[in-house]
This record gives sequence, C-alpha cells and structure tokens, in this order.
Amino acid sequence: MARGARGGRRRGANGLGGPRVTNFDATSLRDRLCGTVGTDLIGSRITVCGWVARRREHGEHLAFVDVRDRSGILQAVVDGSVDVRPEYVVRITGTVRERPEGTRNERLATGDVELGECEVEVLAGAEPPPFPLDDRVETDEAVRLRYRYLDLRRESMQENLRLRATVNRALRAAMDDQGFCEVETPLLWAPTPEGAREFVVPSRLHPGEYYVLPQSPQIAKQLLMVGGFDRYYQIARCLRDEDLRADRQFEFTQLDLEASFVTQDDVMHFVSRAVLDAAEAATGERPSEIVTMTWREALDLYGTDKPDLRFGMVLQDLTADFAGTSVKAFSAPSVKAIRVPEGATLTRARLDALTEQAKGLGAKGLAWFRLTPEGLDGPLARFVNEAESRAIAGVDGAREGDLVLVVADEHALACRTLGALRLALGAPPVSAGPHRYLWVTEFPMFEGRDEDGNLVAAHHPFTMPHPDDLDTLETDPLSVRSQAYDLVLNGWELGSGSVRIHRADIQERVFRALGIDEATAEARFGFLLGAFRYGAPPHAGFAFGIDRLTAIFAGVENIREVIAFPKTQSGTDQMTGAPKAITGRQLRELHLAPVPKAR
RNA sequence: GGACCUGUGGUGCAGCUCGGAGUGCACGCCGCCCUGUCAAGGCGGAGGUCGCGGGUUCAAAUCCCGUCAGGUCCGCCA
Repeated sequence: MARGARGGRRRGANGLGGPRVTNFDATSLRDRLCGTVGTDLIGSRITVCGWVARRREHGEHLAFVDVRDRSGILQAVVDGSVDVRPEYVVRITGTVRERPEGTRNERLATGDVELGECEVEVLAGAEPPPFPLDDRVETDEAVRLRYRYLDLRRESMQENLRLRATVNRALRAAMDDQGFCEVETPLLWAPTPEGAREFVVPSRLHPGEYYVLPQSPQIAKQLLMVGGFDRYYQIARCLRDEDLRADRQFEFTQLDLEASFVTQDDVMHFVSRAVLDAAEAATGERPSEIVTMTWREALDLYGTDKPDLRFGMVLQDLTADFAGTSVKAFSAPSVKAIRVPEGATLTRARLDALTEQAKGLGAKGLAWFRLTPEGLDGPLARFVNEAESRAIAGVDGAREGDLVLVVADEHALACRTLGALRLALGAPPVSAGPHRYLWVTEFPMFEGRDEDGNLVAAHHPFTMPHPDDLDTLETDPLSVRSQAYDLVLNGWELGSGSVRIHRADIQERVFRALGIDEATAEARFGFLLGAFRYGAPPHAGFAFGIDRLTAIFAGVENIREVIAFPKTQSGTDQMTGAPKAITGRQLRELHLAPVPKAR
C-alpha cells in the first residue's frame, strides 16, 4: 500500500524527469511492469526490470531483448551489441515508441510498442536454465519440482498461483461479509488415536510425549462454538500422513467454517455463497444455484457419492425387468445398466479389461450387449428372453451402435461398479465442459461394521443423525441417515460437513452404537465432551479443499499445479530433499532413537 | 501393501516387438556471421555410463531378473 502510494507520487525512477507515471507497480527501481506498457506511454522515458526472455542479435548494430516480468513481455531495442543471456536479471531504461510499420507483434500484449535508445543494466547474471521456461514443451515433473523456483517463472504457474490467490481473496471476502470471524487454531495439537494417520512432532521438553499436526481443525472449531464465537472461519492448513494422489497432498488447504444456532441449510447457504463468489472471481462467470441430491439418489443414478454431472450415462434400474429371469447371472437383488453411446465399437480387449475392472471392484461379473442391426450381440445375448432383451435395448434411449453394460449384484455393489465404469468410459478431462456443482445430502450415519461387529461412522462420531431416523438408531442403525453433506464439483469431492451433536443424550446413544464406552469416549474426546457440559450451542460446519477447487478452475488434473512447493507421490520434496535424517544431537534432544528398518 | 505406465546428451522425442558400432530429429548451449527481429536467420561446434545392478548372448538402449526414481490408480484418506 505504502509502496503503491509512494510510486504514484514520485517522478520516473531514471531521474531523467520524464512524464509522471502513476501506477501501483512502480518501485524505486522501476516505473512500470513490462506487460502494462502501451501506446499511451509513447514518448515517455521509463525503466523496467525483469528477466531476459530472449535475445535476438543482428550483428553489432542492433539487438532485440525481450524483458519478462510477472505481467508479461516488453521488447527493448538496443542499438549495438549487448551482453545479456536468457534469464539474466536486467534493468532497462528506454523511451517508449511506436513500432515501425510492419513490425508490430499481434501475439504480444505490448506488441504495438517497444523501448528504444535503451540503457541496459545487468542486475544479475544467470546460467542457462535446465529446462525451457516457456509453456510450449512439457518438461518432466520431477525436473520441474527440483527447480521449482524456475518453474514458477513460467506463465502457467504464475497464472495458477495468482488464480489461487484470487480464490482465497474471494472466499475471505464472502466469509467476512457473512459475519464470520477468522480465527487461527493451533498446528501443534494432541494426538487422537483414530482416523487418518497424523504427522507426529516429538516434544523436547516432555520426553516420550508428542504433539500431532492437525488433520483438520475439527475439534478446535467446535470448541470455538462453545466459546461463543458463533461464526468462525479459517483458511486452514491440514495435514494427513496418508498415501498421495493427484488430488491429495500431505498438506492441503481448506476453507474451514463452523456456525452456531444454524441448520444444515444455513451452512449450505454460507458455503454456496463463498464457493460461487470464488467461482465468479476465478472464471468471470457466476454459476447458477447449486443443485442438491440425496446420497441415495447419487448412488442410484451415478453409482457414487460424488457424481460428475457434466455427462449423462445415468444408471438405469432393470431389477423389475429381471425379477423372474431364468438367466442365473442376472438373478440378483439388483440389476443395473448403463448405456455407452457408440460403445459397440469397443474392442473385445477393452471389454475384457472393463470386465476385469468390474471384478476388481467386487462384482461377480459384467454383461455387455452391443446394439446391432440384427439385435443384441454379446456373450449372454442368446440367453435373455424377449422382454429382457427389450429392457436392455431400451436403456437410456439406446440406439444402434451403442453398448449396454449390465451388472447384477447387491444393490450398492452393482451401483458402484457401474459408477466406476461410467467414469472410465465417459469422464471428460478436468479442463472440459461446464462447472457442475452439487450438494449431496443425507449421507448414511454408518458405513458398515468393523471386524468386531461395531458400526463404523461414515463421517465422524459427532455427526447428528437425521431427526426422522433417531428412533431406529438402535434397532436398524445401518438405515439411519445423518445430517452430513458433501459439496461436489465435476466428480471431485470438494468438501464435507455436518450438523454436530450438541446433546449429551444423543451423543451417548451414538457412542454406544459405535461401540465406544464411556471410558474410551472420555479418553479420546474428554476435553470436547467436557466443554459440551458447559453449554454447547447447536452448531454445524463445513470444510472444503481450496487446492481442488483451484485446480478445477485452472483446468489441471493435478493439485500440484496449483501448489507452490508440492511433494511427489512418494512424499519427497525434489528441491529440498525432504524428508532427511537429522543429527544425533537433534535426536537426543528430542529423546528419539532410530529403530533399524525391518526387512 | 498392491497393479500398471515411464526412465535415451541440458530439455522434448524417435530407436526397444524382430539384439548387431551411441544411430536420428527438434529445442537449448558455445563460437562466428548478420541493421527490424519477435519460437529471428545462416554456418560451425561441444555435449551420452541409454536410471542403477545383475543375468542371457559372440554381441544388450533393445531380451530376462532385481532395484531406484517419477507418474496414474487400488488399498488408505473417521
């Protein structure tokens, strides 16, 4: 702020007394950003700073130097030779002038002008970069990460990280607007013996004892509600020591929020506002209101709890059509099918691979039918009767040349299998198509039982059951819905939230259902339950991943593209070499002794 | 823990199926030439333990085994 104001008032940095330049990018060393120099400045003597993007020399009398800074590229014309190489850091003072007729460059934002009569000052030399810094060739990611500081100079990385900043700014503004208070919660927290693997921090002052880095500020934000903060948010770093993926890093950033005296609808409203504001800021277009679907509907229609709504291939239910089937492969509690448009051309090898994929997911098999002019074609085609045949041929308005895939199995398994095949066959790239937001509500309270027969919480043990299902918590727990909800964008789970339990009686019943006795509950969540005894307001919250949201806005398949210094899939940092051994002295101070690696 | 893909001068690729001299292409780099280029152009040049180790073979970038690194996915992510 001070810098901009100062820059706005001073004379040109070159001291030559050119016309006063007013902009917020001026500093003591420069007057303008390269990419902002236009015809309005013709005649001005100005100074720019940046990196040499390219040099084109024409003998000893003329050289062109393209200077690049974060805003773009400006061509400087040097009369005479100049000893600069690509990526040298330079400060060039020159006179803005119109380019001669026929030498304008339409591909350059500053292509109508150039800097003439240049004085070139080399601020720093540079070795040739180990890989090209333009976006024309895709360099191996390991190399890019080893020299991330160079990779960040590339236009696409500049855009991605600035996009991310835009998203953050919009989210903060939306939360502030909605009366939320930003509170920072600790990075050093207490171990909790459940859930995602935590990163552990040994205590120097307390031998044999440890902090952990939070996998989310979940408990802390609920305590803030007890603390009367009413509406809290934080752009929070979360850490999980779980295996990495294209959409998962050890550390990731969430917009984390919690509010008191609210319902699920209130929270969904807060989050929608923030996400849609961010979308508008990032894409320039405000998406329409976010649609809602129950978990049950999502499973039935898309075979997943995070449907990608950009394309069809919706699951059809053929259970009734096969109720009395004589085909053994189709006598199952549920028969589901999808249509693959133009799928009849898929090779046998591809179909076999899909069958393998289906079996890998636990399905007993996969039946496929080509729709040919002669009727159904496929291994099971001659076993189905006429009515069944009509049902298959009628899936989703199937036409000649299409393929219909059928899975008969337990309901959830049949749905999930076809859901996975639907994605394998139809999912567009991240960069394609519209942004289709979706709320998925009414998640089940429990996702099954563990080996001891205890129920497993689908979300976390403080999630409030659906009020209509409270009566069956003990008698039919697996059918109990919860007040948990997810936000989905183009098949990516952006985040999830829930109404929390604030009443001791309901919490006790849920703990009992989960097989958590009083002593265990006290040991694990004692301080939270203790806090709740002093007057816990009804509260609910949400958290969603900013890395994922930004990646989709940027149209990249991988969140590493929107993170300044990410880890590789094996969790290493190619630049710093982390993780690394520490010295014996450090180990001793932390009361640690390495254990020989088991082989 | 598992499956699959990739690894060839600084970078991007081809060569690998069917073994025969480190062969090729593009970019970059170095030198020289060039007064309007902009992915400048012309001429010349340097640069390689074909990720690493072992095996098969008269002979391995190429086939086999192991291993390391990177990626995608499954498990995992209450």
